[in-house]
Amino acid sequence: MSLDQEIYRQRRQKLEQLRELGEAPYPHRFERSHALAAIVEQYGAKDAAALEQEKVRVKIAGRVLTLRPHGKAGFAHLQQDDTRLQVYIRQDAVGEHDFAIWKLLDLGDWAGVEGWLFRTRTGELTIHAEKLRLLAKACLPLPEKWHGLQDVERRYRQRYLDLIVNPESRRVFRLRDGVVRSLRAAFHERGYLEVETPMMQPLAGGAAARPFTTHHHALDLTLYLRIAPELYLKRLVVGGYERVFEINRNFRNEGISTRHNPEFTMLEFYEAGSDYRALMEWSEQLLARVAREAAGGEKLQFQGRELNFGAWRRLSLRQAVCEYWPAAAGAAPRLEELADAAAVRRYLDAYNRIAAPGERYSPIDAAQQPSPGEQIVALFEAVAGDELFEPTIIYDFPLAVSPLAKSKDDEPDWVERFEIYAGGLEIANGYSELNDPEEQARRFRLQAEGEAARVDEDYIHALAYGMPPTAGEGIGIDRLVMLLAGAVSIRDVILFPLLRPEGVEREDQE
RNA sequence: GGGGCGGUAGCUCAAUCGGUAGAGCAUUGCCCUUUUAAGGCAAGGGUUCUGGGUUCGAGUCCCAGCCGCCUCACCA
Repeated sequence: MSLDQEIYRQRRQKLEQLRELGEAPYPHRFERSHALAAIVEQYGAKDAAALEQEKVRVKIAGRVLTLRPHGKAGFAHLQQDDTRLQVYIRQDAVGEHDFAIWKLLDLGDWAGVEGWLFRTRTGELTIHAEKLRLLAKACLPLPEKWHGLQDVERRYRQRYLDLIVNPESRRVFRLRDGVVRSLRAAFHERGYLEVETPMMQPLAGGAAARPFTTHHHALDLTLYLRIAPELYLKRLVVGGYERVFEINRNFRNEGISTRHNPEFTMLEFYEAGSDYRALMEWSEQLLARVAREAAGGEKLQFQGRELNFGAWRRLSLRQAVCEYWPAAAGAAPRLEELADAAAVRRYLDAYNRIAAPGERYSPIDAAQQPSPGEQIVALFEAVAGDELFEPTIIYDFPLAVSPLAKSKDDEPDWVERFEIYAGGLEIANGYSELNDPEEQARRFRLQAEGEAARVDEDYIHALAYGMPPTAGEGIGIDRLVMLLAGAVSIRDVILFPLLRPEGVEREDQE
């Protein structure tokens, strides 16, 4: 018998002993007078004399995280949410019956305690117990109290254990709640309507990513999990909701990495009457606000460096290519050269001469990036993307990679689009929305050329009813939380990241 | 999918050149009425991820597989 099984057996046995004491092993309810946090907040500052005089009575519940028995007395720490509070129990105060329950307690059990507040000799706020109940037994042992749970795989697979013993994990998900809360407040204050659009779509549009496929039996219909909510949200703008936002999951059937989880949370929003310039302004304010409200300030530590959401840089995509051009690849391009296809190709070749797989600069396959626009974007991502640590807005993108964005008035091959980078992560993407149905149809057809992709005719149809000038943006919530929480992996900010299941036969062996 | 690294007691980690698999916490028993990584005495606990191979002998070396981490590729 393994130790785990042995402990399980022993602890079930203790439940039997509890029954013999006349106690229900899993009582139905236990009313509390205070949350532990409320006790610390209200009485944490009172000294021993004041507590002695008031003799505050409390009834609380928590998970037993430490046990220090001392013969006919003992101490325990109970944890509830993010708060730990000490309990002092002695046989002459609780009586033999409740003291027998105390002796049956194990680390991890849920206990209910009634008593009064005092301070110990060492000054710690403590509940002097008068009644004790077992509320739920931990039949399996918790990870070690001092080191916590270190094994990253188990932290993800058994997140509940991680949350019990690693306060840092609880901090991250509380911060995540704060981020979403702050964002919602900001959008509602700005007159936005929160909506929910389909996650199961007959056509997966709004981004260029491989979708997950599923099937509806009654309709005998192939459906796709959405890769973006964009085309539905803009239908709502056509419908007359001038400001809409959605915070929800997108699903992309692609590789997994420290920055990519197959399902991730995206905030997308659209406002009529705006253009990309207005959204750049608002985005800077919005992210600074979220940093203040959810992370305690605009200045944060990320990867050992200061990240300041109050200090923004802005440069065009073409400027970024010139500015971050690696010296080893020769003279950096001049801005005006990037208007010339042959020049762009020369710089791409110059770049590839210093690039090597696995190195800082990895090669760019020109065949996969046939147009000058795609080549410039590939160069940008290769030379600048990872370098953009300070919060930076990169604006003006090639039309070739932006089928849903409106062209610039003075440069038809470029669009009014921007991306936001921080900590080396791409966290947002926004643009002035293309609202000419014929131009949109032309771009869809261009995009679908040679591919099996179908065109979302209903979206074109919707635009034909007239969408006012509109700007829209998407912000990756997981990555934003990473920055604000100082997390190095996206899996540290997602409660249950996707892992390969253990001990399950794989379905499609290749 | 490619490359690199890792998987040892319930947890956190050791194990020298290939030579009897250990420690702390946890667990069990006894003592202990202000401790806090409580303490004291004693005890139990191992398919070293899985399967092969080399060897007198494998946690250690070799091969294959599983799972994870990092990285590259993929990724508007």
